[in-house]
Order: sequence, then structure tokens, then C-alpha cells
Amino acid sequence: MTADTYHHGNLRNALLDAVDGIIGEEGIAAVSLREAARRAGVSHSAPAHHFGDKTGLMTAYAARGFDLFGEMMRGAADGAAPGGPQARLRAIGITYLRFSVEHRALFEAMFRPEFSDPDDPVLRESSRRAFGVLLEAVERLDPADLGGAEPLHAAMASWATVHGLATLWHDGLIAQFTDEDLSSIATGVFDLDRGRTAPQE
Amino acid sequence: MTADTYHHGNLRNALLDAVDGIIGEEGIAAVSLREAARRAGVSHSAPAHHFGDKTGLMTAYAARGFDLFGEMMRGAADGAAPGGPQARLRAIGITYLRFSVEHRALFEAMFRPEFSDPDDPVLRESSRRAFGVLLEAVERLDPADLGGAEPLHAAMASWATVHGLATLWHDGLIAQFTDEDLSSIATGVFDLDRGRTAPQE
DNA sequence: TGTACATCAGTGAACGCGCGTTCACTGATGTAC
DNA sequence: TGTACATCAGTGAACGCGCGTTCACTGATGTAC
Repeated sequence: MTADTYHHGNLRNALLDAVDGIIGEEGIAAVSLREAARRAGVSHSAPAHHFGDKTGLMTAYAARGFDLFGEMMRGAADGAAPGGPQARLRAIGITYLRFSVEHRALFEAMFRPEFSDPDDPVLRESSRRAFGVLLEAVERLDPADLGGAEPLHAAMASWATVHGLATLWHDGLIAQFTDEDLSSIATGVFDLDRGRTAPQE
Repeated sequence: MTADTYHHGNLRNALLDAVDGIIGEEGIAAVSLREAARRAGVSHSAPAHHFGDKTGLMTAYAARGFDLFGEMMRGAADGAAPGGPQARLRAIGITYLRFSVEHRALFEAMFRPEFSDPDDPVLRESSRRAFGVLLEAVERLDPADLGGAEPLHAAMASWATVHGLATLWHDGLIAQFTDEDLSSIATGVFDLDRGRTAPQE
């Protein structure tokens, strides 16, 4: 992989990295094929070879995000498995928020569907797998912890809570009402939830 | 307010309505000063008179959204007041979701801060007032219902849950896992919450 | 009732810009023989 | 080891487009006297 050959060698990944940089530095609205090419040090028409068009580039970027997202949550879940289903779910929630902070550009693109093709099968499968980790974790809970509620609704509640927390935080809305940082708020919210579902502990 | 005078008479509002149409039909990325002017039947440079620049237009549009949002939640809260704090909070939650469906274009713009000026004092005050309605409602709950949790965290949890539900729904992510419609899911999630906080009822 | 004038709202031509996409091309690579 | 050739990755010129913004302007309105 010499530096200055005619063939880049890893242009596809380099372009996805470039998108990451653009979003991080200038926001998602600033992403363009030409700017991505510029950052990858390649002619402006090169990206079309790998992604077809702009939507293709953003779709691939979002799919990459969901893959990493899923991996991180699965890793966290497995690591917390010995603590039981509650610890497992909590670890996933924390990872959900951590991902949104550490990979903010990815997180943004994953949930700004106007730039990517929502019907792309690769993207759909990636997102499905990622969220599946969270949803499965709720299903593993002791039914008694659900208080008779349907598992699907319990899963949606957990998902929505953690997702809402992440997006409200990143949009700067939560900071209008408190000085607490995200992890402190998350702890409070998660404990609240545990206090409700398992007060006997 | 005759139709074909030189002066429009209500151009400011007409332009905001135009933005609403653009987002509803073509998505938020399609908004431009020129397209808004076109839809309002006015020369392309007219919008600058009222909003200065594109950010000004989007900021005014988002602020208008938060005003309506706040009014709707306050109206719903007051209407449900006789039912007590729990009913009040629930009515707000339902209204939050209803707003996101009935005024989807506004909802989108309000939470896509890359287009508007987050430091605009009018916008900040509008959003603060709107969310204040929800946050206040949580503070009115009987402390016993909070199970010893901090009111701030309980408020954040409610806010995040309902906001996450709205955004995940509109991004089409929830539909990947269930055929249920939004109001049915919302009912399930809210009942879950009530079942946890007030199982004695 | 009439006139002068200030103010405001909207016009239209012009500018420069960055963009997405197309297309004939060229340089590098790998494989068959 | 050498050569011919197919394939693939990336180039660079060109196109047309819609955009935001500026600016001198003009038409309408309201007010003072």
C-alpha cells in the first residue's frame, strides 16, 4: 500500500472516513461527493466509481455506522451477561449513549434518513441487526419485571428512552434545563427505571 | 388584502407557509429562499427583506413550530387537569406525539438544528417555553409516584421516552419491528409507565 | 380636497459559486499462454 | 522470463443547474400640512 500509486488501494474506506470528517467538522449538510474526494486526495469523479451517487455514499456510510453500533452493543451485552438480564440491558443503554457521543457523526447520519436510501437492503439489515440487540435484551428480562406489560412495549419504551436521551442531548435541548452531564442524567434515568421495575433489590 | 397588489400584505407568514409545504412535499433539504419565494408568488429576493438570510427563515419557522407545540401541550394539559397530575402528564405525552404527526414538517425543522440559529433568543425562548410545559407536569406528580427519584430525572425520562418514540416512528425504524400503529404503541408504553408508577390503581 | 414627501415592500438583473453527473481517457494490475 | 490482453480504478474537462446574496430600482402606502 504505497502512498502515491495511481490506484488508491482503499479508496472506498477512505471516502467513508472523509465523510466522517466532514460531518464532524462542518455538519451533515456540508457533505458532498466533491468534498469527500478532496479529503481523500482523489479526483472529484472518483467517488462515483464506488458509490454510484451521493445517496449511495451516504447509505454506505450509515450502514457502516449501524454495523459498528451493533457490534458495540453486542460486545457490551456479552460483557455484562454474568450480571443477569437487568445488567445486560443497562450495559446496552449505556453503550447506546456512548456510541452517540464517541461516534457523533455516524450517529447523526444514521438518523437523518433524508440523505440515504431507506430501502437499501444492506442498510436495512444493518440497522435491524443493531436494534435487534437492544430489543432482544428486553425480551430476556424476567416477565415479572415487566409487570404484565407486553414485551414489545417494554422494548419500545427502553429503546425510545435511550434514543430520546441521545438526540435531545446532542441537539442541545437538555442543556437548556440542567448543568448535569449526559452520563449523570443517564444514570439517574436508568436507576429510576430499575427502581420501578425491581424495587425489591 | 386584495390579491394582486404590489404589496403582498402578509408575506412573512406566506413564506413560512411555503417552507411548510416544501418540507412536507420534498423534505427539509429542499428548502431554499428561492423556492419559498416561488411558492409565495413573489420575487426571489423578497424573503431577504423579512428574514435576512436562509438561516433567519428557518429559525423563524422553527420558532413558530415551538410556539404552536407549546400551545397545544398547554391546552391538552389544562383540559386534562381535572383528572389529576397523572392524567395531565399523559395528555401532554399524547399531544407530543400528535403534534409530531399532524405537524410533521414543523417537527422535523424544530429538531434539525443545522438549519437554524440555535443561539437565536426568540427560538430559545420558544423552545424553552414549550418543553417547560412537559417538565412542569412531571414536577406536579405526587413525589410518591417517583419512588424517591429526583424530579429532574423523572422529567428527563418522560421527555426522552416520548421524544424518542416520535423520532423513531417518523424515521420508520419502529415499523421494521412491528405492524402496530403509533397510537397503539404509545398507549402500551404509557400504560407500562403507569403500571410501574401507580400499580395500586 | 390636494399635494409633497418619507417610508416601506417587493422587483429584477447580475454576480460568483459549488455542486452532481457524464464521458472519453489513461495508468496500473493481474492473468493466460 | 516475456508478451498480449482484459479488467479495473481513477482522471480531468465539460455540462447545466439552482442557489444565496447584492444592489439600484420602483410601486404602494401613509402622514403632515
